[in-house]
Amino acid sequence: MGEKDHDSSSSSFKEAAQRLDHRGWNEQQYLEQYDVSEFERPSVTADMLIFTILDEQQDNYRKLPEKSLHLMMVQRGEHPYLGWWALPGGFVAMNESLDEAAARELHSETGLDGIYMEQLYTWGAVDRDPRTRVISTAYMALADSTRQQIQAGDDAQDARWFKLGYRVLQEKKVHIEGGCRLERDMQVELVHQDIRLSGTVRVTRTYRGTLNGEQWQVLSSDGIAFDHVQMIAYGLERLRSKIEYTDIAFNLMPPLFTLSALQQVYEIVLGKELLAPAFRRKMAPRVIATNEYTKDAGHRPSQLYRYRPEWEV
Amino acid sequence: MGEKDHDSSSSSFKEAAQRLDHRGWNEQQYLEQYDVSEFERPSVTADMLIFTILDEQQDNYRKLPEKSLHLMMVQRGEHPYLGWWALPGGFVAMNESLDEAAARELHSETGLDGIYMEQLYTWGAVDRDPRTRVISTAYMALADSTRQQIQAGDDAQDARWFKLGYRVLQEKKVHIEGGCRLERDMQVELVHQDIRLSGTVRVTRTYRGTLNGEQWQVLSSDGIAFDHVQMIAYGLERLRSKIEYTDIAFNLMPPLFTLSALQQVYEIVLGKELLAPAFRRKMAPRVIATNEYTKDAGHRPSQLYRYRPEWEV
DNA sequence: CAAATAGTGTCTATAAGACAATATCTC
DNA sequence: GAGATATTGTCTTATAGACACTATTTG
Repeated sequence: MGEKDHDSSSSSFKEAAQRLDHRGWNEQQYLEQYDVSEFERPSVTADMLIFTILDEQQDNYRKLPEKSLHLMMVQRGEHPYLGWWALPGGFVAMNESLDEAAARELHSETGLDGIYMEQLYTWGAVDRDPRTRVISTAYMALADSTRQQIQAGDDAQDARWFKLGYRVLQEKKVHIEGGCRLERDMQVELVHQDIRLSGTVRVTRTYRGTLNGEQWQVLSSDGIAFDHVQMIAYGLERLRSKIEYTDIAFNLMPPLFTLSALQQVYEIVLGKELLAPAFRRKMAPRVIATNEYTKDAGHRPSQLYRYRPEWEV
Repeated sequence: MGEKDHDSSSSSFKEAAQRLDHRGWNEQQYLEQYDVSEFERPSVTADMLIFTILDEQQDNYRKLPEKSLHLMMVQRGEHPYLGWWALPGGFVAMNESLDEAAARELHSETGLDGIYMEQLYTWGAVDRDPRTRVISTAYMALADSTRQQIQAGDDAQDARWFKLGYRVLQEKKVHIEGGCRLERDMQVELVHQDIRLSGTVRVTRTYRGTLNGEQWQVLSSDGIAFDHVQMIAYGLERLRSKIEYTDIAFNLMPPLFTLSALQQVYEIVLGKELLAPAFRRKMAPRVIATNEYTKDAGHRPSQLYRYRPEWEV
């Protein structure tokens, strides 16, 4: 899961360690006098965006169940943001890597292990957290809803699946000297039963000649703790763009699925309808047909497929 | 440059701050007793990959100057890795954001400001740094070589431009229970005059059904400090993939350039030759022709173009 | 049979790859 | 004219979009 170990067993590294610095110390002497408490340090947390696709209840027996994207949120039992909802996450311990901390959070909230996980972004504004300086690395995990543990998480403590919706509120182009600024406001909405959370994020891209960089900021947040709205918005963007050029979507599918269900997942994430023939053509090399079919569907049954991993090709 | 501010001026946030927690405290009371030194904290650094394209000297007056990708490295004057070369970088201060720290490093090493910068990845293995626990966020910046400051950096203190080469050493597929593991070893080589640094990185992708995640590790490092080899390899991968679907390459170009020079840059980054007609067709909507031409070239002069920013379309 | 989804065929438009051919400069 | 790069034209191939049409199940 992206853990980056380091092997420093190079022959000439030992040589570098024997060299003397400007105080005449070799590396060992330097490390012995190194004062860890010399500088004030920030806290570091790992926060987890856990996405899954869940079915909505459906009254018409003929229609396919509508699916939607869900995100795991945890209600805060402590200050700050007491009672508000936050992404599962916590401080990185000194004896665990960043990835291990993220995996730990994932496991403790959902019971899941070994599912798809990737690092998203590290948020480092000075006053992100009222307690103290906190730098947070956001991760994204994708779970397939049929996993046993997923359902279990639902009635555990304060973790809940929220139905996730988003839309672009406005796009604005501001001309500045030597270029322009593009602002896009994006609204995120989270719903679990009668709990409704929302927030707005502004992404500003500054162009001077070429793109210089982008800046994210929280415009408003209702019930979503810290700057987690922008982590969610950022994660959604990553998911949307990666579903177009990777096989990431199959991590949201059970082992056997219909092509219609797969198309639904693409449509939900991309937020637009796709044409079935083109979709099937594009997916053909990525799936393997089985001899099984859905049944009792109220309409023509559908063939079940499984994923053909890239490495099997 | 990706700074993520937070505005918590929501009406119901004030309400949350007045709520009492399990000890009967409101937020203010909680914050007053919050002990910052309760937990041991890691250090955080921001490290900068600064890429540029530089010309090689050329003896044949008729041929175009060969270009190549260069990366800024700094020689370490302190333990650990004394005398080895590292990416420009340093500890994040308590009163600056992560992005500000990265921009500060960029400026102090090259004198550059306001150029393209993006966050790459955060490296969080436990023993990355022999001094203490250090978590490092890597950034990538792109500079166009004609900038005045770039040349200046070259004779400043211990910062140098290294010509950057890379190649895939081997790709291996290992079958494991329930899936497979794909290992790819990549070699990075840095050359400045008679200084030659190199290192090898292994990227392991584990598949169990679908892709679970990828793991990076340093196999060897000769003259490159810490785990900076893998930061470089990661940055190269990001640059290579983003040049295909964004306009990122124009950040490496001067304001006026020929299509051949632009093509050279694409070829260097992608590590393969491109067909000129297809390349020109694809670039046509992204550039604007000027009335200027190159001259004294020893061959047919070439028309100069400038970038047409996305937002102008 | 109606309702609903599953799945196929095909025409068109657009983009990418390959390569030949022509243009224009300097020494 | 030779050598080098610049630039255009065109044929082929692959892919994506649009839409009509056929197939199969259940109440």
